[in-house]
Amino acid sequence: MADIARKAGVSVMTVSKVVNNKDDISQATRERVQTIIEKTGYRPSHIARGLATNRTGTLGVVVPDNANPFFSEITRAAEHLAYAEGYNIFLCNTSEDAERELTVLRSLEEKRVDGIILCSSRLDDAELRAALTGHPHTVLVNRRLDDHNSATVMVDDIAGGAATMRHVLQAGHQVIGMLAGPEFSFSGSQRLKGHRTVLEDGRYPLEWMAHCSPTVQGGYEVGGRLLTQQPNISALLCFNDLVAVGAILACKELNLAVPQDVAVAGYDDIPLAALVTPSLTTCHVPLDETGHEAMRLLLHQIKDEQTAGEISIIQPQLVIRKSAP
Amino acid sequence: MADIARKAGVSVMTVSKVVNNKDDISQATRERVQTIIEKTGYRPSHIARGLATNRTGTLGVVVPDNANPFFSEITRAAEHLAYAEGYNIFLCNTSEDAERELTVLRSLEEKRVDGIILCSSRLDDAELRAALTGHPHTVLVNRRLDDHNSATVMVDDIAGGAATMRHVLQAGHQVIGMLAGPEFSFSGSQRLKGHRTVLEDGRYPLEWMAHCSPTVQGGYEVGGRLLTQQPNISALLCFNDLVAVGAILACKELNLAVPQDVAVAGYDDIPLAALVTPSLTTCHVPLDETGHEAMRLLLHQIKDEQTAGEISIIQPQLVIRKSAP
DNA sequence: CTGTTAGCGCGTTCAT
DNA sequence: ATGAACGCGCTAACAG
Repeated sequence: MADIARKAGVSVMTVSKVVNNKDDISQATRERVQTIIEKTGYRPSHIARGLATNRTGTLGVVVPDNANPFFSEITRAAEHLAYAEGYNIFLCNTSEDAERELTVLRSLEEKRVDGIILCSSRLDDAELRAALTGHPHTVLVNRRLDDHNSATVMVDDIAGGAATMRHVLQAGHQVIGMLAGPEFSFSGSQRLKGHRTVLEDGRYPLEWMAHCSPTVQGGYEVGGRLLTQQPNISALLCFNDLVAVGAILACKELNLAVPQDVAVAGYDDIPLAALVTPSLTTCHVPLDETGHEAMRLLLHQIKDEQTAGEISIIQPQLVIRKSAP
Repeated sequence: MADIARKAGVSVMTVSKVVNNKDDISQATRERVQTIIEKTGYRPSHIARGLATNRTGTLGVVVPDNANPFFSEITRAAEHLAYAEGYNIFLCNTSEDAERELTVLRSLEEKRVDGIILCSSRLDDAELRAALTGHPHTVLVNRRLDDHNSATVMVDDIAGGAATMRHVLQAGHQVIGMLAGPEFSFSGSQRLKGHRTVLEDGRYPLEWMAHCSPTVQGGYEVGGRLLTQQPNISALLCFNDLVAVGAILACKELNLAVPQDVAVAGYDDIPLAALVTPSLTTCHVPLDETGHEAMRLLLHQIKDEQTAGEISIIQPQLVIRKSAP
């Protein structure tokens, strides 16, 4: 910047004002300085600026796994909005590892990001609270933390779970199995709760329910076992679409036709869902909207210094395809 | 840091040395300072450090679309390695837009990243060259730029294209259609070139080839048209797996059984490929290895100040499944 | 082993 | 409309 100043015959201050579009600069010098800047290929150092202003123009997005379509969609939407507002984002994977989650949160703190979006934190309340102090602005996605000033975006999985259960009940199914995903999953428990709300007696037979890892493999293994043990199951509600795909594979192996013998429903509506055979009836989670909303809340929080713990609920929507008509 | 120094009764310099694990500090003071640091929750400012050292500990990863599994896999592998080495990464989407690509490259420059990985750049040679000056270290993925000191990682799509063509020829197919993807795609042209190398006369009838957008929709529409116009096509080589899925849908609609009437091969081996029906014969591109290799080259370049334009070729591998046995 | 001096590149404040 | 002085939090290079 000193270079520019010298070449333009002005002070660094003047250059700074030109770069930042301050209005107390004469048109003449402004243009002269601009020209030199472009000719030189000068790039103002946002890092020096950050030191001076205490704002870095960077945000952190922390997800379990950015290659999981669930999070990559969210990340994309968030990055898109951030870009429009002139922010850059640090992308951090936790790999479902609490230790690593703590580490990246700390490193983002050291990088002095202006705020973070944290998806599906695996930390317990105390750890999370501790890891978040030091971060001026935070948005939590798919995770509640009471008495904390971070904003929150939640997918209404109770409503989604209710919708899938209602659908299979209306189709006349009586014995409805559930592949409920990981035992510790918050989303999983919400979806189960949703299933229950539409049952007459508010409960379901536990022997029709089984936990499984949230993968094709998990759905295949546990689904096969469940269908063998409870042969009169005629509909299967799955934790997510991958589990549903696994369950369908298991059905094929057991010579059960989907949906004639067993109807299968997924959850999330990842791109894959429409493309498998039979195409998946599933609950569409608007990830795009989720990511956009999270970033919107974060920017709003940064701009207005508003620290109210806003909370935004995203509504999923049942999509009826061929696996459970 | 001044706080810490005061509380510990030492100079800021001593604190700095403790933080940076310098070895000319007595065990006693080191521990005393450490204790205070932990009690205080002090976080060294990497941004101030960056100003002083001219190194930020941050890298940029620029991709067309981080929600595309192709790039999200690469990004994950790159981030994984970067994390292990203590770097944070800025993730930037270009949305296939040259303007935006230029913008993010500039903003990364302003953020003073230590290096960047740029995937599938849409810029022409001159633009790219210009956008890269100012970046101390760069790695290009799936893009050549001659006479430039950036490292390069390329997938050997000629070999991959040859492998798929060889496979269907050996299966006895005579009339082999090609859904070649976007006309301007570098990868696409390489794959076509690969197909050609294993043909006897080194060429293929143009009427069996059609360009299409690299999506399910593209494969479905153009695939349907091609099969209608050239009914004796018995095998279809597709630009990527999504196109292949679209082509399979088109076959179903035309009452052509896959693979009995028409064999279909994809490319990339995205997670979807094994899960559709019939499962896709495709060419596996080791994205994980690609991303890892790109980051390895970048870190190596940073560490050794080595500016040789290293180039690393990743070999894809044919995976035979049911769509083209 | 520890502290002092100087400066990284910029923005804020207040004069001119 | 322009500029000088100062400080942001840290480290490199020495000095003690």
